[in-house]
Amino acid sequence: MAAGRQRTFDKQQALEQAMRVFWQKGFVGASLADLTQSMGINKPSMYAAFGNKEQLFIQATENYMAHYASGHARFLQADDQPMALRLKNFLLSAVAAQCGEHGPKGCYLSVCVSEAASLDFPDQAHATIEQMKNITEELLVGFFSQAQQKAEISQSANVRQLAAYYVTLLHGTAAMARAGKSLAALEQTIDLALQLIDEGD
Amino acid sequence: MAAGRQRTFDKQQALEQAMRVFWQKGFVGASLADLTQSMGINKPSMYAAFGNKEQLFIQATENYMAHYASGHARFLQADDQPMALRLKNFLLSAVAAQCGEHGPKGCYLSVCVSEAASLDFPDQAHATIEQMKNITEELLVGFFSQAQQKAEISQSANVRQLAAYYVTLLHGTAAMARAGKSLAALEQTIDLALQLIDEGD
DNA sequence: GCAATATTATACCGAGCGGTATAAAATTAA
DNA sequence: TTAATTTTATACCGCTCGGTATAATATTGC
Repeated sequence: MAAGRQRTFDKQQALEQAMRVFWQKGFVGASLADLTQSMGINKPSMYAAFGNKEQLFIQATENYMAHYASGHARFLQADDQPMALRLKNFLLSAVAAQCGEHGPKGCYLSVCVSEAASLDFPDQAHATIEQMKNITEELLVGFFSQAQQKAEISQSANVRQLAAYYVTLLHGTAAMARAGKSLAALEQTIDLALQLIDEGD
Repeated sequence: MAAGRQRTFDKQQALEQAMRVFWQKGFVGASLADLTQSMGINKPSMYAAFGNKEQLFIQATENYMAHYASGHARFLQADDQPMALRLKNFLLSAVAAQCGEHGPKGCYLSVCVSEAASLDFPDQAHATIEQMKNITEELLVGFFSQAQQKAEISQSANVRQLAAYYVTLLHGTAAMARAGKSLAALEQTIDLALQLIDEGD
């Protein structure tokens, strides 16, 4: 076993708290005092465990993707259900999360993408956001392509266009959730948007 | 005429530049150095003309609403055109602006609403954002109500729900525009979203 | 010209920022 | 027990933040 005093905090638990602070306040808005206080540690411990603020942000972002964002995808893969229902459950799961089910209101990635566009954003952090911001659209492209192969949607449908449409909608609901809209209201918006699949070509 | 040295800069022009900085960087991200440099003045001149950073932000926000956001509404009021076309032109005008036609990419209000949710946002600035964030939805409620009276849409349609849907969509396109999506791609998303009106009940 | 007034530019203030030096405390290997 | 090692806590660093005191510069009414 490694010599030396052993750390008295759980690294994963501290990362989770840092993620929540970034989620609420963004990268620039989250000060080291905010972060370390929520993490329950002091600054040297943070620097020893995570490197610096930017590296902490990158790891918090990866933690968000791995433990929060990716959880909704399983609804798309429920092969026993009709395609429209799978899509609906995916969207509703995402919107419920945006309304604060398991974290701050809004979407972590939406907040960061908006902030990362404002230049003077650190390079590696910017690259991390750049890498992750397209994942959901690609996920939906795959979903609609598969549905098209199974003839669940029209052969003439533009799958990328459909994917872009629902990703855009989710960024919209994230903004509305952050602004305080209720989950019930956003679910109605989702229902409306699903008419494109139920009734469209 | 008031005695004393007269100011050597145009107040409206300086406000316009401040608005662009807040648009790009948000309230916390925009430093006084950023602001005064873009405005072409120094700090005491800014404080004499606008009060402080928060008051400058409030006036910049009002300037945005008066000279940028409100410009799209005229497309809704073109009474000689069919309702679907008026809505389409409104949405396309807004999306073109989001793609950087006359300012930074994204929507000034979307950025601020996201930031204002993060607490420790100054009180008066928060109240200003709170007051403005519902204006577009109310505008669209009026638009759809009028269309319903003229029997341009179904009597059973939920007007507020429709308005909320298109506002949500616009917040979504704003996020996508800020993330770098092209105007052409976003126009396709708008076309898709307009099927709700062309084909729906 | 002469006060009075308003704007300009410079230089500065306390506070908070991200980050770190230092030394005490705790743990392991020997 | 001792030496080596790692984490802890405190105190501090240089820098930038929002905001301002001060004094020079214009401009007005008289």
